[in-house]
Amino acid sequence: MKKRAPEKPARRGTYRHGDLRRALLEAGVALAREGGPEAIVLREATRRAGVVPNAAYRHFASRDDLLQAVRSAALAELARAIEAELAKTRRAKTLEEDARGALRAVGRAYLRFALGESGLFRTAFATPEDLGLGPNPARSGQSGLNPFELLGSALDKFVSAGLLPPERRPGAEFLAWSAVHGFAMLILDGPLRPVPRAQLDAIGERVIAMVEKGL
Amino acid sequence: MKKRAPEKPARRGTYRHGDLRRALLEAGVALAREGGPEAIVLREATRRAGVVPNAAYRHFASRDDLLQAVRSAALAELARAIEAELAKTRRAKTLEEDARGALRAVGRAYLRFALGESGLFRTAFATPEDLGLGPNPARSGQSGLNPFELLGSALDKFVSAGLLPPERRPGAEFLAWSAVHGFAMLILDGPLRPVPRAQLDAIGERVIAMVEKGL
DNA sequence: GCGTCTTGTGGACAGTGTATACATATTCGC
DNA sequence: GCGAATATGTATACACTGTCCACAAGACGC
Repeated sequence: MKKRAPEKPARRGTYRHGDLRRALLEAGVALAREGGPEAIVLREATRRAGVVPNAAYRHFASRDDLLQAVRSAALAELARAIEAELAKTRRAKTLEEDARGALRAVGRAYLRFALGESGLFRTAFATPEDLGLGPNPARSGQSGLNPFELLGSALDKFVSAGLLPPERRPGAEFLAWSAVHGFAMLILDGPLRPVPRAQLDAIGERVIAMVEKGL
Repeated sequence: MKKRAPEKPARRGTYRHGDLRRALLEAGVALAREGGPEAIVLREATRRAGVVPNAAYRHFASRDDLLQAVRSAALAELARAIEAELAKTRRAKTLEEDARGALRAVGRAYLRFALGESGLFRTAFATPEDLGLGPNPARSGQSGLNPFELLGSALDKFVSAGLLPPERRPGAEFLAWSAVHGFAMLILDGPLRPVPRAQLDAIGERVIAMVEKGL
């Protein structure tokens, strides 16, 4: 027994965790879901993973690094929610109907996610500390699997249906995205808070309609 | 009741500060201007005011309380920026010209403030801890001195000019506000970051145009 | 088998928000 | 006027955070 280290610390089974990185990431996502970006605190994540605080630094360079990983996961979940909504609205007779249906589906899913998973949503758009470093998680990712591109293909249908002049297509994502995103943010950040939920949904529909008409 | 003469600021012997609340508030605003809401740390504010950390608790119930005060100040500054821009665009021949000019002035001032004073802007819309408590700083304030009402009066002109059906006037602030606010947020939070500034301005104009057309 | 690399541990430090107890300047009741 | 009450700032302390460093325990290549 060369062990001079007193094993008084309750050894929690396996020294090696197996996949600590994933465990920390999942803990971070759970925290974000419950309380937004500021709720994701490194020590709590390690606590939930049953590991000592510093162990996190073997997998993430800093708290902000973990934050960014959670951010990407949150964006992916948003994209999945949008895709699911799109999948439910496939049948359409005319090109125009198809295009309008797709855009409205994206908008509705976006707003529903923002309100229903506000913690994750706010995390997905948390201001990063390291500005402009690495690929932008909101716009990268495999094709069709991020909110930006999903919105883009809906707008492509608008062009195909003759509802949007091709010369106005570039940058159109930003217009549509701005309107819906801003609406969500105004709700979450307070300015629209005293407005009751039912009325909120109605205004949301009008926001989407504004986009359709004003693009 | 003798007014304290502020001839010697930060003098060691001056036990009474004079107007510590204002000093803390100003320090908080300065911090927010430099680094956004998360940069406003209570201890640093007291340090700048030349006072011990706990002194802040005689004037603010918590860090979040100070945060909310700074938030109100930031919103007031935004309102002032909008008013200044409006004052520069008073001459218009037709009602329509006047209405469009006002709306565009509000939008432009809003976006310029968001980009130029990003720290204050982000602070103005920081998610509050205490949800739905007290009057909403973004919508209260003396008449005409908050962004919400300034935008509202611009929209009233739209109705007067016959550009917006009266039945669609209620809630129209939310549509316009959402679009411009969302655009600002997408820039500040990263998703639009790789886009160069000049192109950003162009898209901003298109966002405002979308609002005009789609309301 | 052994040496090396990876991953988790233990302990420490500075910095934060905040509570409690204390001290002093200002104000107020008489 | 003057003493007490109150308002305001100080001193000390605590729990909590992110992060650094040295070290140990398992895994792995040879």
